[in-house]
Amino acid sequence: MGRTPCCDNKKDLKKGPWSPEEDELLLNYISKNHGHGSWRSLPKLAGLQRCGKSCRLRWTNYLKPDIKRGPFSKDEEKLIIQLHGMLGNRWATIASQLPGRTDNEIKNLWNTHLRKGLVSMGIDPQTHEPLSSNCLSNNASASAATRHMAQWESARLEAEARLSRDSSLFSRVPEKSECDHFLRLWNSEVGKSFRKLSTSDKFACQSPISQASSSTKCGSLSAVTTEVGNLTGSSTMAGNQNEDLIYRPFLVNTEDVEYKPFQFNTEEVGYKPFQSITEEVEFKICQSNTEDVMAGSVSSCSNDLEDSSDTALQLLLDYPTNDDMSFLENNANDYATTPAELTPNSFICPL
DNA sequence: AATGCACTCAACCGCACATCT
DNA sequence: CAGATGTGCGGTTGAGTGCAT
Repeated sequence: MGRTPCCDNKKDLKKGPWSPEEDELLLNYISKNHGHGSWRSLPKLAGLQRCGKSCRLRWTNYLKPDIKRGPFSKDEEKLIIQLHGMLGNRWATIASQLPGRTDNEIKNLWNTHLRKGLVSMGIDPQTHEPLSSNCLSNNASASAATRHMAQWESARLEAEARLSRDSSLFSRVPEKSECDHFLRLWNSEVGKSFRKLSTSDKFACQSPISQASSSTKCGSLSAVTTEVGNLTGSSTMAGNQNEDLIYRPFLVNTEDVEYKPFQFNTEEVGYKPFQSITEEVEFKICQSNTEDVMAGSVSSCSNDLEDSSDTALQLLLDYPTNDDMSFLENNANDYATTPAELTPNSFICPL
């Protein structure tokens, strides 16, 4: 469609850095009017020689009272890397998970610090895969979105595995309060973004799973995970020819889920266990519907599901057990961990 | 002290999507 | 329904700053 930029033909508008006076004018206007209203008309009403776009940017990136200034903490940096691994350059979505931080700030941090850090570790900052890896070239055709999706699914599945391990080892009953983190994440911008990705991504449409489950209302996840563990490794999802593979990440109407805590041999829990686990996983999924995902009340889910979600979040947000993020300390040379140990799987799946 | 270079980050630009008319 | 308008997003730029030579 296209449209003319809001301030192209207004040559008298000021550009460049904002003066304290301009900041004050903008702040005063917004506080007096309990909001910015229409950005286009704001400059005139506020007495600013700026275009509305410039005002909005100044407000959202600098003047908004809830903006957290100052350097990023280690935890924030870790979270950004993890989220970038799953979401790619969706700065706004990433920013939504870091209260007080703006997308611009995060983007700058990424471009100036984090990306270089990953490169110095031999990790491709776009794919989060080792730069020199053979599988990288094999997977060259796989979209970043596919990899991100695979990481999500991998994390979720490993969370389930961990849940199962934990429950069988410790019979731990989770606190209610710690159950819904993943659901919150899922219902947040991150999950929303991912759902968009999973429904729009070509891979998702072409995958045997989605084809199968789009034509079948009910399916079993028992085979779901078989290849997922390899997704970030040497195989691609699109290349999976396993007819039994049913891959429909997250496309579950929780109200219709009958979730049985799966049981498996805990000795098999490790890095490989998905093939083993999944043979014993049983849950029945009816009426997969992307838009309905997690839309149902959380309370309708069993505790097991919630616990799984909690664990998934932990896996998503936990760092490798060695927690070796020394490049954040500005010295990549001190980095002892080899790139191979720092594949996305190890980032999100510290089993 | 002067110069050059690298780095940071605020701001701009163009595009895409949502909403309005 | 089509076009206009508003807004958000991601990529890029360039002024300011600090450090090395």
